[in-house]
Amino acid sequence: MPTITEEVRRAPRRDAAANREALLAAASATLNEHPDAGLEAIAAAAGLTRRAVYGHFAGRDELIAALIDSGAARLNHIAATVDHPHTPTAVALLGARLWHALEHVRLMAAMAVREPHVEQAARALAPVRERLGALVERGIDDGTLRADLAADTLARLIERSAIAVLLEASVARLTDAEGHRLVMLSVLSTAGLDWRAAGALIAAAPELAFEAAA
Amino acid sequence: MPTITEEVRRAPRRDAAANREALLAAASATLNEHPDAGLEAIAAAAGLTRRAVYGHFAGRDELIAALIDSGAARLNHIAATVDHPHTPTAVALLGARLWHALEHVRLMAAMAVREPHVEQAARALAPVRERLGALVERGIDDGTLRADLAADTLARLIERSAIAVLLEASVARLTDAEGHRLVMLSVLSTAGLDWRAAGALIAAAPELAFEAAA
DNA sequence: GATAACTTGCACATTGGTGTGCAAGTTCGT
DNA sequence: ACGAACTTGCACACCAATGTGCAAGTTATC
Repeated sequence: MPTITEEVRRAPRRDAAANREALLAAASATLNEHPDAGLEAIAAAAGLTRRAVYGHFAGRDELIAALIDSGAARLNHIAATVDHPHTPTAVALLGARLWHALEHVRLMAAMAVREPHVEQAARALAPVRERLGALVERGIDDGTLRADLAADTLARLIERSAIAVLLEASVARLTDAEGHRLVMLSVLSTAGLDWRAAGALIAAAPELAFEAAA
Repeated sequence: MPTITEEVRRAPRRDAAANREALLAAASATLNEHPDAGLEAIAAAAGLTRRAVYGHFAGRDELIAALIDSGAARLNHIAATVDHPHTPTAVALLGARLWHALEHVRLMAAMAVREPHVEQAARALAPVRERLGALVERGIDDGTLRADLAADTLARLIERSAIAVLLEASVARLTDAEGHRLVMLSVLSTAGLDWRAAGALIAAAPELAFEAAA
């Protein structure tokens, strides 16, 4: 008859490995709402006791470190598998794919600013940044992206622009279709396109249609 | 022979009102670097003891509340005094003026996400948001801003875009002139302009020249 | 130069989270 | 059904920060 905190009424135990995953998932969900949530809250959300967390992770920091690594892996995989000969389309596609990983992006964005994890998050996300950097460089070279900014500057701007829209979209409670479109539009705008051109590009490219990324 | 923590060697006391201001200034500077800095650090940066803080503010929260109000006042004043018949120019000008209040923007951006102050920051910044909202609405109506997004959505996007660039610019340690230009370019891009058009607009409008905002 | 205002330097209580130890359960695997 | 693995439920120790109380200093001001 466990009496942890509340919301513990289903099967109290499973396999250990499963519990580790449950902790990571619970941490992701909990920290997305309260970035400073304590271990107590995270453990409870996973259906475990705070004490049990120490059976899987050395402590809070290690839990979050694992979380960052797993989140970054998702985003890095997305960046690695996105490509298109037309650079603006590729960039828009990257933004669109990130929309479908909204939870992860939000978490990474939050952790990348929380003091104990800034450096680790930066290291873990290096692959995405490199991929975007390469894309941007190519786009500037072939004249499909704006030429008035240095490649690395433009890359960071596009990244920030995407994150900003992602965050705003989740605050404004947009539908998936709206968010999907909004991220692409914003990223293309930052990339230098006129708004009509951006809309036309999205309308014309079947890869950018909403269901395409599901 | 005081032995507080360190960096206390100048005149240990002044007027009380002046110390209150010193505390606010120190809090602004300190929290800009470490958003979770303690009262100890803030007081020390102001040349005071933590104990003395309670002579001016009821506690940490009240100090930060005062800080938010004063920062918001600066930004609201900027927004209120910016105007131009050509809407894109007005929006770019707003961005440019914000560049010169970078410290304040950064602080507000940080506090607007820290849990105990989210709501207050939102309330304090309502005037800026209303001003930008009005500008955007006008721009959509007269056809100078993009017409593919709802006015309020576009306004929030432009706001986020400006903040994102402001933060990135201070990370990348840009010069004043570079940051000034970058913010305008980014804001105009989000507003829907082609990058060449944005550059041309900035080059053509004397109000947007770097020294103009000094 | 006296006085009120302000600050210092303790000491102390409080809070909230982290990390450990250990005995007693519960469940998984075989 | 047995043992190993895992979890629970305490009990602590610990830490960093906040907020107070009070006596003793220092400074602006009249």
